[in-house]
Amino acid sequence: MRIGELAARGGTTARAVRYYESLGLLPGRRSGNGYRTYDEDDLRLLRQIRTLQDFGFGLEETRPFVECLRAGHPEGDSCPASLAVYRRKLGELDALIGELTAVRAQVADQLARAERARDELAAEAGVPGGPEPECELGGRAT
Amino acid sequence: MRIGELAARGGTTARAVRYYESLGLLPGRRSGNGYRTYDEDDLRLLRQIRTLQDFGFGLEETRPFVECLRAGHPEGDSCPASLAVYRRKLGELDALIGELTAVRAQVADQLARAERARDELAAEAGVPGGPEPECELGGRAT
DNA sequence: CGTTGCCTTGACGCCGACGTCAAGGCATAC
DNA sequence: GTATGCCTTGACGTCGGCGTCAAGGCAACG
Ligand SMILES: [Zn+2]
Ligand SMILES: [Zn+2]
Ligand SMILES: [Zn+2]
Ligand SMILES: [Zn+2]
Repeated sequence: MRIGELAARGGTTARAVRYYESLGLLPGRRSGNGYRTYDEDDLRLLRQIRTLQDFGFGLEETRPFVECLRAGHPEGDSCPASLAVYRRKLGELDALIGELTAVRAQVADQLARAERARDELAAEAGVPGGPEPECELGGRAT
Repeated sequence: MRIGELAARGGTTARAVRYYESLGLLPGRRSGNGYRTYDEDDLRLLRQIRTLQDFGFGLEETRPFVECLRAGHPEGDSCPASLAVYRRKLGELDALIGELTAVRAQVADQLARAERARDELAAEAGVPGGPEPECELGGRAT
């Protein structure tokens, strides 16, 4: 199989495959005419990389999985090094989700506060001598 | 106040301040000697930018808030445009948190499955004729 | 024979938010 | 005077994961 077919079957592009090879994640065997040539094992490697990429793993983080497969082990995550990456990633995900959740709450608070302020201004505007309308409609620039 | 003091009081660097100015987020007033000069209002602008940055907003997303403040409105989020950014961001955060949570679950599944497979191999290894040890300890490369 | 299609290497572009020199000007302190 | 420290513009570097030409080779089809 040549690079185009490998890429298509792996759900990516030839350019990406060459890039993975440049990182040493995929082999660079050549056939007589100089074309890269791949077998089903290589497709497994590529699919392992893609799966992890879809999980948000960086390419370097896929290396233990790839090396595990290349060592002939049954799965890319048969090795302790791969399990360690899983665990580290779980920690990172939890931390990130926690941060994002906290930020979400803060942004929701800000929105609520700003809407409340806006409504109060609108209520005052209902009475004579109330404040001017909102932004874009004019303001007292400094 | 000159750029160094502004940056320090705003919790950032002079380089960042110049960058914000290049985007039109901060003014570029100069004093006689060519130095940039700032007042307390500018510090409010900078702090508004930093706060939103800490929330993960892109600099372009801070523009409505900054323009609102520069228009003399009481808060950066007094304008509908700012509120719209808040709401859009809430949606993005919810989407992102959802994706990350789903990924977290998948990674946890993978980890559990891999650990189970490892333990099964270890159990079989306890009996004679069991499989070889894990990765890095040897494998039948292809 | 030419045309098409896939392949090759090399190299620069992109995104965002700056960091990091380089080379020089201004102002205060000693 | 000069040493120090902050300021100026300009320009290139960073990180990741490729995209996108450019210029040319190999193979099959008609
Ligand atoms: Zn093979
Ligand atoms: Zn292994
Ligand atoms: Zn002002
Ligand atoms: Zn406003």
